[in-house]
Amino acid sequence: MLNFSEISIVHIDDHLLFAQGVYSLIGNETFIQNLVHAETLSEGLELVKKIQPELVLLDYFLPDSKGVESIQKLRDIYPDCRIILLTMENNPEVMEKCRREGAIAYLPKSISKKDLVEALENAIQDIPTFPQLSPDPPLVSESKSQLNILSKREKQIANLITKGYTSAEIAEQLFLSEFTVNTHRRNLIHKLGLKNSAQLVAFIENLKFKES
Amino acid sequence: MLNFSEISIVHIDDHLLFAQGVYSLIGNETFIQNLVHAETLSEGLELVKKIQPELVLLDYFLPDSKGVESIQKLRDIYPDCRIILLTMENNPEVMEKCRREGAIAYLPKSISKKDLVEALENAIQDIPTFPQLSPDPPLVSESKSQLNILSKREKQIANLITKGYTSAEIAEQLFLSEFTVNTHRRNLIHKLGLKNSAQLVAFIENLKFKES
DNA sequence: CTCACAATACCTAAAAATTGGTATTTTTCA
DNA sequence: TGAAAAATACCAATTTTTAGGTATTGTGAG
Repeated sequence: MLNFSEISIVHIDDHLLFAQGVYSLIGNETFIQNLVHAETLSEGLELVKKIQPELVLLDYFLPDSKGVESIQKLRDIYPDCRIILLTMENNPEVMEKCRREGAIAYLPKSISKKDLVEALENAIQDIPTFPQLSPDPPLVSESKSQLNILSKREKQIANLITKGYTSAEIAEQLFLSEFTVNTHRRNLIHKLGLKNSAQLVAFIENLKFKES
Repeated sequence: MLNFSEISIVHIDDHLLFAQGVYSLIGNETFIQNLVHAETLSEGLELVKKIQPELVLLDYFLPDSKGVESIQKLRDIYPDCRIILLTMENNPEVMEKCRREGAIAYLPKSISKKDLVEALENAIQDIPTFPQLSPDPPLVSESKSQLNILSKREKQIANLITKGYTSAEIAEQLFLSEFTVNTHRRNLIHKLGLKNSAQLVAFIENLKFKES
């Protein structure tokens, strides 16, 4: 059995039900003294400043902050806390980025209670947890003939644009420079003979239906 | 207080932690007799066949099945169960699709415990729950009702945005001030719960397809 | 009649997209 | 092994969109 004093945890996640679920699952663990929840990063930052928790559980996308920025901001105000990502993004590149920013663990929300508790216990002892992830399947299948003039990367970026991500957000997700994403964006519009991103989205959406 | 006999629920979701969270949140509700969990659709189908539950809680994306296919397969083996989507996809188009396939509710995972229990209670009484849509939805032409929250002018401008016109161009065509067009653009995005014009275009294009 | 909503318009600041370049590295394949 | 294509990255200037407001006028339903 492990022997460490009781700890405090701040959980920052805008998915209320998930947060409540986490709370009722691990809230009773003996080593946890205090588990508080915040919906936004700014809310979370205040809690962290006040409580100075040993652990922070952090969702990757938050309404007021995204991705590694959240890690940096947490580090800025309280460098001693161990940051555990707890997120839907099962992207190895994203995970790698988080590791570089100093997170101590990166856990998919599909984790079991047992593994979660284990990762928490490890984190307290400064043992990192970075599982092997299988990357997401490509969002655009190769069969969409009209898209075949586009490269793989271009298709990927076209889809993210369609979902409403900005170039900066896409760059972050794909671990690219924003310049690169904008170059791809330009090439996409040009290759398809379109005028702007609105037409690009309309074009892609139409293809999805025609071939479904 | 509602008065219905105790019910069985099958929850199909590959996010274990979330499932466990749901279980510990609502497992003690008096009206729930039995709450069992499956990680995959095929596993879930067997449970449904065996248990014949009143409710099925269903994640939209599963390792062995995705989206509306899961709904269809559930219907195939046990048409009487009420299917409640419980998913990260807070996408109006996806929700619409699920409603058409006969789901009785579509709940984001960010839902609170209170709202979840409410939706479950409603579902048992065959009252659907589709957030951000009209409370008692007509069974015909729902897609129109989604556009009906928009005013005439807003629809008109939404269509022009979809065609790739800029605000300035739209203003010129409609003899409006560019300020006005931008105000409409803002209201459109806000009314439909979207993030930006790219999502607006995707939304409108989807609706067009559904009506054809 | 009045109250809510639609439609219009204005302002500013900031963020994002677009345009028009260039240029290096990496990958693919003939 | 070369050449082509793809992917990456950078710079600067401009346009467009987004976000925070406010405010006036018209219009239809209760």
